[in-house]
Amino acid sequence: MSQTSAVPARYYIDAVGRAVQLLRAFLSPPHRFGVTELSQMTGLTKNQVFRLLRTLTAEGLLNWDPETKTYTLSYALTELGAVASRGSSLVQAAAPVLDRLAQETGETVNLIARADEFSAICIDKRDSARLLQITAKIGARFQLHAGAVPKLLLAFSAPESIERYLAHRQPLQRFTPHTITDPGALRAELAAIRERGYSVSDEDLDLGACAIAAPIFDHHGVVVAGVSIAMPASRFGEAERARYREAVVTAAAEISRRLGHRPDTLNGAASVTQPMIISRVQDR
Amino acid sequence: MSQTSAVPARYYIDAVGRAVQLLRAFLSPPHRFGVTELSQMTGLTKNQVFRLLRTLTAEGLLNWDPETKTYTLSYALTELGAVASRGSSLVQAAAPVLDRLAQETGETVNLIARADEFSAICIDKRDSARLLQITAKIGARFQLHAGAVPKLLLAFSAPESIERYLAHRQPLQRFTPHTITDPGALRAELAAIRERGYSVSDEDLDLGACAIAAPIFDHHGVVVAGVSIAMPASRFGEAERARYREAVVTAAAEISRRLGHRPDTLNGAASVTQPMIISRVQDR
DNA sequence: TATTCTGTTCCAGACGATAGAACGGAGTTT
DNA sequence: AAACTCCGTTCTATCGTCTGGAACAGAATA
Repeated sequence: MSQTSAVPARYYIDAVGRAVQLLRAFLSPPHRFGVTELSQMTGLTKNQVFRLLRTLTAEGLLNWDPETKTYTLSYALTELGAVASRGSSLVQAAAPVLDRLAQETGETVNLIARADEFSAICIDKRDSARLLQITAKIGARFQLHAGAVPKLLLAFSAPESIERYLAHRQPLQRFTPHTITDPGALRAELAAIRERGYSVSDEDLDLGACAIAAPIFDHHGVVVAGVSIAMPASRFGEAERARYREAVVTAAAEISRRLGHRPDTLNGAASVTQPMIISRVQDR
Repeated sequence: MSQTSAVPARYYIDAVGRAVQLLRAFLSPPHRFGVTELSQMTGLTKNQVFRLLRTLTAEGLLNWDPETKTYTLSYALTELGAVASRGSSLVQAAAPVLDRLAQETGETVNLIARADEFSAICIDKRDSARLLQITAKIGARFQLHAGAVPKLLLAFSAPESIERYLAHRQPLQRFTPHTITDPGALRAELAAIRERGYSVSDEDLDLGACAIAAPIFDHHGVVVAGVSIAMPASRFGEAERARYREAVVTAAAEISRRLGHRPDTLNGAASVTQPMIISRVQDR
């Protein structure tokens, strides 16, 4: 019963794959499960789940609550997750730029990276100090057809990748009445984003939330992430739009530069390359 | 070649244990390694490492850089780590209290939880807005004999647990000239902390950094975490000490209450219980 | 008391993982 | 240029670990 791994071949250790599958199960609320429940969620044998849970608990990745006989993810994963972000040169390169951007604008600033072919993850942020604010969560995962950075990341993907996305997400989930759910309309929006060089979210992911984002290029010229300034719709007028557009584009360029990006051509067309993804296909 | 798992029994899946072991290897700098290097670090066969890496990469927990032929932790772990913290009732219960505490004091506020028998992990924080500030990192792991919250957590452990800690960490690492490295002196300090009900770090973990912390009890009356207010030594005079002591104790009590703690006796002595830890023993 | 969920234990046999050596390519040294 | 050394990768026969299914026990429900 070998896993249907997309890229890899015969060097795949089933037991380990199942362990990761089990860990992923904890991503869905209420993030706290018992043996049978996990068995049903994952399709694994109750026995298998039991032994996997025992093993992962012994290794410190899971907590076990003997009262409710349930398991939860442990803080050891918080540690691993922190290293995963912090170890990334992206977060390091972006930190001072994010600081400055947050201070200058007074709004929430997010750094969101491509996670795999079909999603992106927020890997750093600076929260606005204002009372009414948009606050993203580090570690939050996004689909790519709504939200300023997600659309941006999709826009700068290879055409085939975009089509694969459309095929995979079909039908495109509607988050708000403003979400673009028509493939044709989305393609047009993506083209416009490439043209402009920045991306705007006008309550298409969450009602009342707006954002403006610009692309971050790595030293290959591949778009690996985006910075965004996010704010309530009430503060996103024409004036802010113009001001923040410039600020966010400048900030993204600065981060790109720190990553070793050297824009040889002013046109970013050469950068529209397929980001290297070898992760197994996974939803959400 | 079964793993020497402390508590568990025969329901241990070796391959999974090795996978976790491999993940943990990435915690040490530079957080980026090749096959042979990891093989040496973990003592696993080069072949084993190779297949584990392939599997974990296929599952999306690792990134592979084909240029340098090295692997790093992926953002999927950031996601898992975020859920591990956020899903915790502790972080949820503490959030508004941390907000208020940070706002009232203007200093950095940390929430640090016991991770296993020998260490604690920072699971949430609010950074001070001041220019000169102490800033902890979510996911950072601490030993228990230095720092306000760490000492606090150790102080409220069962006596046997304290002795196990002393035996395990021997000799106690000296972080600064103010670090308590003598076991007897540490026992005295811990007794004083229990007596006072709060804990102080006077540059014993990092020169120039001071903090004051109070214990958080869960609904069993077990100390599972601590809140601290951290600031530069230059801002930690007698006046602040008195003011923050009250603030942090009140905040911790409030969080405890939200966790279902009902202090039947005013004396916390009944709370000095062994926290339930079944994780495998691991250093750092 | 009977029922139906749990989580846990047991076991024999299949088949997947293991170790170790060999391969080929890149980078260094002679 | 040739020899050397390191790396990641591939291969294979053998062994032993993990697997699945069914049975057990305890708690909660009816």
